[in-house]
Amino acid sequence: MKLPRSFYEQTTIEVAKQLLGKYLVRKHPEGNAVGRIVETEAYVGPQDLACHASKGRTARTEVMFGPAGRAYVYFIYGFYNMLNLVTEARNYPAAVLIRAVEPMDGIELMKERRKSSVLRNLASGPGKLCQAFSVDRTLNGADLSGNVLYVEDLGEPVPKFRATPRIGVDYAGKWKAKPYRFLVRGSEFVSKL
DNA sequence: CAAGAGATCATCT
DNA sequence: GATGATCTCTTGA
Repeated sequence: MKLPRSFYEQTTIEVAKQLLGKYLVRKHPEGNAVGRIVETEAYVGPQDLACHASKGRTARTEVMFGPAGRAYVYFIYGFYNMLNLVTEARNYPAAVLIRAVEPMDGIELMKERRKSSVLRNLASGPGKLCQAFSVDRTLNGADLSGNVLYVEDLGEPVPKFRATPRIGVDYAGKWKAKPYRFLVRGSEFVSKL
C-alpha cells in the first residue's frame, strides 16, 4: 500500500529509518520507475544547521514548512536535483533526503536517462537517482498521496541498517557529525560506504 | 585507485 | 557576488 500522510508525520529520524526497504514509485508517460530505498538522510528542523530551513522561511524552503507527505525538490551545483520527502507537523520544517535506491522496475528507461548500463550506477546517489527517475523541480510540492510520485510499502520488515554522518555538510558545525545518514547493511546500491 | 578540479545556475546577501 | 544535501572525468602513482 501507498504510505499515508500519517507515516510522514512521525519524527524525521524515524521516517528516515522506516523508509529503508520501501519502494519509491515514479509514474511517468515514458514509463514507470521503481526502486528500493537503500540510503536516506534526516534533516531534522530549524535548529539543524545542515537543514536549508535553518536559514529561515524563504521561497525555496517554503515546502518544508508545509504539511508532511510532500516532495521537496531543489536544484544544486547548476546540475542536479535532490529529492526530499517532507516530514513532521505543518510549520515545522524538516525532511528526509532520498540518497540512493536499488533499481527494481523501469530499468531500461533508467539506463537511457543515465546513459549508463551499469546497474549499480543508475541511482546510487541523490543526483543520479533524480536523473534516473526523471525528478525535477516541477515535482516540488507534489503530494505523495497522488499518483505521480509516492512510496509503496509491501509490508516487508525494515532491513538491517547502520548510521553515519551526513555527506557534504562540512559547513554545519556541530551538526555535521550527527549520525543522521542511514544505509541498508550490505547493499551494493548505496552512494558510498 | 585516490584525489582534485571543473561544470553551471538558483538562491540568498 | 558567493556558494552549494553532486557527479564525472582527468591525473598521477
